[in-house]
This record gives sequence, C-alpha cells and structure tokens, in this order.
Amino acid sequence: MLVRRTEQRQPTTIADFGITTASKQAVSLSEFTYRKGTEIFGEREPAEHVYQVKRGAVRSYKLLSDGRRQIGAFHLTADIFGLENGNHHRFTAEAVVETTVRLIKRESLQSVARADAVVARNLLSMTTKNLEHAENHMLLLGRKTSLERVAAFLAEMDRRTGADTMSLPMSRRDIADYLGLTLETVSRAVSKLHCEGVLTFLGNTQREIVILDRQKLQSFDPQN
Amino acid sequence: MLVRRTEQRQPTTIADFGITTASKQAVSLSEFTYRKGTEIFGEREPAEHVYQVKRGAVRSYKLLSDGRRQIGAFHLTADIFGLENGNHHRFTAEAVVETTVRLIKRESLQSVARADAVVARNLLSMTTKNLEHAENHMLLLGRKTSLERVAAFLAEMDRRTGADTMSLPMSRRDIADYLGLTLETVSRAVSKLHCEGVLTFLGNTQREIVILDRQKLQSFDPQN
DNA sequence: CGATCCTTTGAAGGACGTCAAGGTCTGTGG
DNA sequence: CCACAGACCTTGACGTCCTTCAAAGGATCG
Repeated sequence: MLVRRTEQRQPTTIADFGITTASKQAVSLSEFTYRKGTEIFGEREPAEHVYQVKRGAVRSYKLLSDGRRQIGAFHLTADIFGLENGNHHRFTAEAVVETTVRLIKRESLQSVARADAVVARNLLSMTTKNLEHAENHMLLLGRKTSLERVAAFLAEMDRRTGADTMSLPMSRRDIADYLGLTLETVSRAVSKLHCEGVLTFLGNTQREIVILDRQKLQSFDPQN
Repeated sequence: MLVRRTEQRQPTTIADFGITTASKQAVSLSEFTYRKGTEIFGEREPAEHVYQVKRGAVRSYKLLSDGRRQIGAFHLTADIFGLENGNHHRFTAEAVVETTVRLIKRESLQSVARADAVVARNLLSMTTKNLEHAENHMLLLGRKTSLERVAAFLAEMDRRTGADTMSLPMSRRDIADYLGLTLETVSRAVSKLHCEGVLTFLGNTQREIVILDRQKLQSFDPQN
C-alpha cells in the first residue's frame, strides 16, 4: 500500500473523540492518509483504533459470501467511525476518495473512559447516534420505494454537507449499495428528480449536485 | 384499557437491568400486564420507563405516513426494551400476545448509572447489542432474498428460544413487517422450507414449529 | 488520444407484491 | 355439541417495480 504517513500530535482535536474534560493525559493522536479505494480496516479484524475523518469520505460495509454488499454508513469530515465496544470491527471500512483520518488507540480511549464519566457518557452518546441512524435506515431498506430512498439519501447528504451545493464523493454503485438498490435504479431515480426540477448538476460531472427545491425533495419522504 | 396492575418489589431482578453492584438503593420495580395488541409506548413519546419482558412478546416498530410498517425487533422473555439515551422513544412498542413486563423508571436507572460506572458500562453494552442487531438487519433488508430472510428469521428465533420446538407468538404479518416482505411471501417461503424438510409443524397451528435440519437452515444464510 | 471507468438509457426478465379464493383454527353463543 | 363469525394462513393468477443485460455516451487519466 502506497500510503503517506504523517505522525503528529494534534492535541486540539482530542475533543472530537469525546474527550472534553481534564483528561489531558497523553492520548497519542496520529494521522494517516488512505488512497481512494483502500481498506482502512476489515470486518472481524481486532479493533485497535478509533478513527475520525479529517478530509475525504469513508464507507462502512458488510459483504455476503457471493459479493452482495450493504453499506451501513458513509463517514464524512469530522465523523467518528470504527468505534467498537467489543474487540472486533463489525464492518469493513474503505476510503471512498483519498482520505485523511485521525487515529486514537482504542485502549487509551477506553482507559480514559474508565476514569472519566463524561468521556464514558460521550461514548454511549455516539453509539446511540449510530443506533438511531441504523434504525432509520432499516425503515428505508425495508419499506421505502426506490425514489423515496434516493430522495432520502440526497436529503441526508444535503443536511450533512450543510452547503448550497454538494459534491458527492461516492459512485452510483456506492449509493446503490447503501440504499439496497442497483446502480441503474439509482441513476433512474436521480434522472427523475432532475426532470422534476428538484435538483440540477454543476460542471461536467454528475456528482456535483445542487438541490433546487428542498421542500419538494422533502415531499418524497413518507416518514411523518 | 383493561389491564391488570400488580405493584410489587422484585429486588432479585434489578440485576437484569444491568444493576449488578452495591447500588442497592431503592430502585422501584413494578410489573404491568398488557393484553394482546395493546400499545406499551408510542414513538416520540417521552421515555419514562425502561422495560423487561417477564412473559410474552413485544414488537417495536416505526410507521410511514401511509401505514407501511417496519418492525425493528421482537423482544422475548428477559429482553430489555425501551432503553433510550435521549428523552423520547424512537419506536412504538406493542404486546404481540398478553405480556407481562417489569418496569423501572428511566431516571432512576440513569441516576444509578451516574453513580456506578459498572451500570453505565452495562448501558453501553446493551446499546451496542441493539446496534449490532440493527446492523445485521440492515444487511438482511438491503441484500437478502425472501427465502434467505425467512430462514434467517427462523434461525434467529430458534437460537433465541433455545428449545427443540418453538412457538412463534407473532403472526405472518408481523414476520413480514420485520423482514420487509408481505405476509404472502413469508408464507410461501415457510412452505418451501417445509417442503424441503427443513422444518415441520406441531399440533394444529402453523406457529408451533420444529426445526428438523439446523444445518440445512444454516445453508440458506449467505452471510459468511 | 486511446484506455478505462462511470453514468445513462432502453429492453427484457424475474422476484416479489397484489388480488382473490378457499381452508383452518378459535371463540362464542345457541 | 353444533353453528357461526372472525382472524389467520395458504395457494394461485396476475401485475409491477426493480433487476439484469446490453449499448452507447461522457469523464478522467495516462
């Protein structure tokens, strides 16, 4: 793996792992950059680190024996991923594009949590956030139509990027494997939303998307 | 609601909520019995209690505005449910059959957790268990075929009941809404498994099921 | 400027959903 | 004990939404 390694202390970012209090003891933080498409950790591997996206995007997925893939989540800038309570990772994580992450040793995070109730509370809070996302995603995967799924995905990305225009780092296939569809079905749904004036594209690529009508996009969500 | 109420201290069962240590302070435990089909709590309601199934079965689900339903989990004897980190329930919970639950005030559980790190650890551990289940269920809902889903459901129930024969408390419709299918598709898949000698029925009802060939049932699971 | 990857779009097929009919079980009341 | 109603389950026929297969048009990068 031709990856660039940069080891540097980043004390100001410890807070992002939920370490907010006087637990200033040396918690070694390092950075690592993964090239597009490379694996960060594999399912069932020992969980030695917890990660935070500094730049780029990550997909977490499970595979079936015949190659069917379900992406459980995309992790964007500032997101924590790879946080495990048990000793092993339950997903494979890969860089969607060239991605820089901050790492912290899982053990050191846990030892801080043992000593500091606030940190422990934050671990629970992060796990709950993940659970909530998974619960909503079960509803999407089990009961929503293809158009509703794609609309929900775009709404989620729009909300998370928080900008007027969004640059989707992931391919149609990634989106499909996140939504439990095929890439063709995703493409058709995006085309439909484009035709209906919900969104348009920027530049040459189909990954630069502008949501023109957020209210109309919301109207595709049968939740609530 | 014609429910029978029995308030009685059950100090021996506090352990089941993760309270294992010297936190013997009065944590009021009560029991409540819900008739078949009645709601225990609703989605978005304030989470005032945490529950444990003493007898019976519970379904937790989310609804879409047009009535589509996704059951996130079934809770059987000894299972904890309704545990929230935030202030509101994220699912509706209903008794599948007549069900007796033990209740504990969420606030008192949280105050114990604040004082006792072991209890706090258990809360994280329970949340992680729920997360793990949801993650596996996303894979099922997103990528498995109807036969694979039904086989996985039966394997899960078989594992959780731990007996040679299992009595499914829930209807085909419940199973369908858990698996993201219709009740007809579930019925056809069960029939297929019956024809192939994987399972058979006991008595008159189709809910008393005996798994004849666990290995063959496993062979329908493409996970791993 | 060719090679490769990604995306779109069309056409055909299939897995699951919908609709419908009939069977079984349970409970209730005569 | 039997009759009846209602809920639940099964099975068949048909429909449809999504997948599969295929082809062609960009986009990116050497």
